[in-house]
Formats: sequence, C-alpha cells, structure tokens
Amino acid sequence: MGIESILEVKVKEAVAQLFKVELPQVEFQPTRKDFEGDVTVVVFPMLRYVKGNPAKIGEEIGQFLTANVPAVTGFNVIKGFLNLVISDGFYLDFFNSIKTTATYGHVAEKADDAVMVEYSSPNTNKPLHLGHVRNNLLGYSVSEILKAAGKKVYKTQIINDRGIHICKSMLAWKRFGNGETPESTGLKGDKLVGNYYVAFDKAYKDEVAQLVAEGTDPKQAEKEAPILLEAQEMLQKWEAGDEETVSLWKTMNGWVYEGFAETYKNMGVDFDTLYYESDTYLLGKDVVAQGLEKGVFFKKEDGSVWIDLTENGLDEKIVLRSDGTAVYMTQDIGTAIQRVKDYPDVGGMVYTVGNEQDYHFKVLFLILQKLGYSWSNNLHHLSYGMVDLPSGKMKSREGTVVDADDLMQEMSQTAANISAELGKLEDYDEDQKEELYQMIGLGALKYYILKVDPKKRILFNPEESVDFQGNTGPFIQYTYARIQSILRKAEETGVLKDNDVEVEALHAKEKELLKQLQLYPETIQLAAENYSPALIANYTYDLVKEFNSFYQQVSILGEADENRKIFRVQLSKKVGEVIASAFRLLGIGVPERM
RNA sequence: GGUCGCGUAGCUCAGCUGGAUAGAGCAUCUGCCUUCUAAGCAGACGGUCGAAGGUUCGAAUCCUUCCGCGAUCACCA
Repeated sequence: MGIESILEVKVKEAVAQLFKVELPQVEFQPTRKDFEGDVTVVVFPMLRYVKGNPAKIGEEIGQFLTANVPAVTGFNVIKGFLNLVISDGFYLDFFNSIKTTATYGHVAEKADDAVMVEYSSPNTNKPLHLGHVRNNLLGYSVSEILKAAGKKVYKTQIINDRGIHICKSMLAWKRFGNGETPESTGLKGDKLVGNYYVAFDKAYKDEVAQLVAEGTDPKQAEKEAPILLEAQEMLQKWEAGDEETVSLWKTMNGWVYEGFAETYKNMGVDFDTLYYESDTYLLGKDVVAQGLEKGVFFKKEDGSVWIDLTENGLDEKIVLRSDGTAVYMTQDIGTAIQRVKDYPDVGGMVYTVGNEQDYHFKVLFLILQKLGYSWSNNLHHLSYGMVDLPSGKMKSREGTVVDADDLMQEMSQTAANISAELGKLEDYDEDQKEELYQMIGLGALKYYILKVDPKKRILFNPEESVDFQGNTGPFIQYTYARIQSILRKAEETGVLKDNDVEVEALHAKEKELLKQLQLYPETIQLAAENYSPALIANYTYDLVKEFNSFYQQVSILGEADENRKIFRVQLSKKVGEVIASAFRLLGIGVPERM
C-alpha cells in the first residue's frame, strides 16, 4: 500500500480527534525538493471544515502523526504546507515487497471487461506516412497501457479497401502500368500502387488543363475529365461485382497488404482482428431501419434518413442517402454493432483517428447512445493532432510526404552513425549491430512522437533529425544498457541476489529513486484513464534522470559495505525492469548494450 | 459566421482533478572520463504562462471576453 493511502486514514483520524470534524478527503503532494520532507499534506483545503490558523493546524496534525504513525519520523510546517519526513524503513519495506514482482505496476486482467482499440486504418492506395506512424504508435501503445491497467484488449483496424481512391490507382495502372508488379519492379507493393495513384492525379490534372484550354469552365472541367469519369464508372462496376474489375482490385490490394505487413512488422505493431470496409460498408442499414421505427431517425421527403441532434447542440446529420445507399456514418454504426456481436465481451471501444474527425465521432457516439446500446457510454475517440511539415500539410498526391519506411530506415542509419563514432560495439557481428540500430533508431522516433500530448499537432522538420540526447528514447535505452552492464558484473562477483538486506540510513538518491518507483502503478492507471502514452514517457524520463544522478553520485559495485552493495544492485535491477516495462507499454525495446 | 482543439524560455515539450520561488531537453557558456558505458553528470544563461477581466486564502490550471494558429461544419471516406 502506498504511503498516501496510509496517511489519508491517519490524517482523518488526527483531525477527528483534534478538532472533532470529519474530513471527506486529504490532499497530498510530493514535497518540493527545496524543503525537508517526503510527502506534503496541504492544510488549506481543510480550512473549510476546521477553523483556525493553517500553520497551527498543520503543526498539531504533524505532532499527532509523528506520535501515532511509525513511518512518520518528523515534520515541518511552512505556511499551510505540512511536510512529513517518512522513515527509510518504510521505503525499504516497500522495495522488498516489489523487488521480485515481475509485473510490478500492472493490474491483473479482468476478463469481463474487454475493450476494442481501433487504429491505423489506412487507405489501400498509397504507402503509410508519418501521420500513420503517429496513429499506429498511439493506438498500439494505448492498447498496451489498457492491458497493463487490467483491461482485455482487442486491437483492430478497418481497412479502407473500397471507394473511388482505389479505382484511381487501378485505372492508372491499367493505362500506364504495362503489367508491372512488385516482383518485376522490385518495389514494395504499397509503393508501386501509390505511384499509380500519383500518376492518376497527374493525368487528371493534365486533362483538366487541356479542357480548360479548349474553353471548358474550370469547375466543369474538374468534374468532366474523362479519366475521372472512367474511375467513377470503375467504382460502379466494382460495386456491381464485375469480374475483371474485382479481380484487379484483389490483385492490387494484395500488393498493398504485403507492403503494409512489412511496414507494420518493422514498426512493431500488430492487430488481433481485421475489418474490411468492403465487408462492412453495407452494415448499418438495418439498424437505421430499426431506428427509424423507434423514432430515433426521421425521413425527409426525398427519402434520405436523418437524425436531429439540435437538442444536443449539433446539427442534423444524414445517415442514409436518398437512393438508400450507405454513407460513412451508416457504416460506422454498423461496424460498431458488428464488433460487439463478434466479440460479446467487448464493453467499450477506442477509435484512434485524427482530430479532423472529432465531429464525426461526437455524432456517432450520440447516435449509438440514442439507439440504446449498453456499451455506448464507453466509447472514446482517441483524437490526435496532425503531423505537419514546415511546408504545411503532407499530401500524397503532391509527393510532400514523409514516408514511414524511409523514415524508419533513416532513423536506424542515424543510430548506426552515432554508434560507429562511439565505437563501443566492436565485438558485435553485423546482424547484432543491425538489430540494435533498428531498436535505437525506432526508439528515438517512437519516443519523440509518443512523449507529446496526443491532442497537440506535431511539426516535423525532416531537415533537423530527431534527437538522440536529452529527453529521448536512446537516452533512456542507454541508461537501461548501463544498468545491464552493472548487473552482468554483479553476477560475476556474486552480488546479484534477491534476499532482503538491512541497510541503515538511505542515501538521498536511493530514497528519491524509491519514491519514483512507487509512482509507477498510479502512473499506469492515470495513463489508461487518459489514454495517454505521454504520461508513461514522462514518468520514465523522470525515473531515468533520477537513476543517472544516483549512478553518478554513488558507487554501486565499488561500495564497501556488502549489504549496501547488494541493495544498490537490487535497486538498479528494479529500475531497469521498470524502464523495460514502461518502454514495452510504448512499444519500444531496450538493449543489453549500446 | 457556428462548433471543437491548441497558445508556457530562442526552439521542442512537462506541469495530475486550482497549491509553495512555473520545470525538463535542445541551443549557448563553465566544469567532470587512470574508478560501475561521457548517447552521461553538475552548473550558468534564458519566462509579463497569447491579452484583459473575474471566481478564490491561493490561478499556467476554473469562468467570461478578445487576439493568433489549426480543424470541422458534404447525400466524400
């Protein structure tokens, strides 16, 4: 049990006894470094219940706690802040209670409480770019965090394999492709298909320009360019099940999937189950029909179906076209319901989708609530800001994108360059080096993206490479590697032990480390509640900074006292385990050496 | 125009449901490798927390107005 929960009870007891008042809650905070003490009780909020001078009240509570709580060995009061000094013994007991717990900080899975996390969900007509990277890293990490907080998690994505965008790539390939394949060109499938998407756009623009030159109104030209009309015709053929079209669609999608699979593997993300838009785009129509009967929706004269959300401060929103076909919203309603049918233990969902769709999800969740689904109160849109370049938005059609594969490759290369300069890995073979560089490069990239609050937009400057020093992934990996180095030496000299040891008078740095370790479980809970990997990243950074300071100031293996040496090794080991555990939640690996 | 989000040091970001003198990293400048990995440590420099009001014992945090940036307001997905 954490010190605060113990103190909470005792402070209430103190107030009850001293002032005959019941406190509903007590406010704690870690004592600031400039003051003596470990935990601070804020007296001000008590003034609503206890009348008097806050300093004096603090004084009296402090005396009570020192006399009645063994863990409290002293106190001081500054203004309305009661700073308590907590005994070394308390922190040592805490450490002994967790030091061999491999899953420290994690909560055991509650099986009845599953959640489905959707992320990635790319279009299948072009390669993944930096925006997808942020999406994937967030979705994956949040999934891991939710698991650590005791949820059962299904990771999923909906693959947008249908629609006019695919037809554009298909058409361009038919026209200009000469039968090219990933095999014949040596290109990754998604790259190949993406090239044709760009080729389509170029041809389209040329045609529009020509029409305009021939005197057509520019707006009309944009609608009437032959290649666009042909693409639309292709979509109709696809929907009608035309054999040749469907076959080409399958082939080209297949190429893209192979390309994506490679990218996902390199990125280190995965999925438990997949949904394809081509399977789900018709879902939801029945639900709309039922909702219409129930009066949730209403029909307009032209036959289109709408929902009126004006009383919720939103507008009217269409859920079915006048020709009876599904829109985006119809599909999402259907897919959500389908998912609960497929996985009945799912009681909530998380959608990792960019913030340009905030409105869509607000509406979707409201609709599902009005339809009366029990799980509709546990839906969350994990909304994140765009990743922009200094030149503005990334646009695939214009080629101003930071390609995911290229970026990961560059990061590994940077790691390799730095590593070669430092020259600490002379005895590693090429494969080991390659694996390590990838771990470090990816670690830098992932940390760089995940440490930022998801809501904020990221400005990514490809000219300035991602840092490897300071508050970065490699810094944390480096600290982990250092710890492993100590542990290897400790093992050789026989001081790597699990037994509890008596240590008197903790070093200030040891105590700080223990306090930081104590925060790990609540940090996971907080990160899960807020769907925020950034909290995990920042926690880990603080822990690592604390360890490096400790490492620099005290000698671990050079410590003369045997018990203390063993304790410091144990402490280092635990810090290493927590680093590894936290980084696993971020999807980042940790190296034995670097 | 309506709605939503963001605005903290030159740059990139922390700052939990309001709490003590607003914290890190990068950059710049000082020190520290014959002792556990210097991708490190210790320190200096750097802030009217976008602006103005308000609530409060106390506001970067909550409320209002305004300014700036972004997104969104399709029978596209």
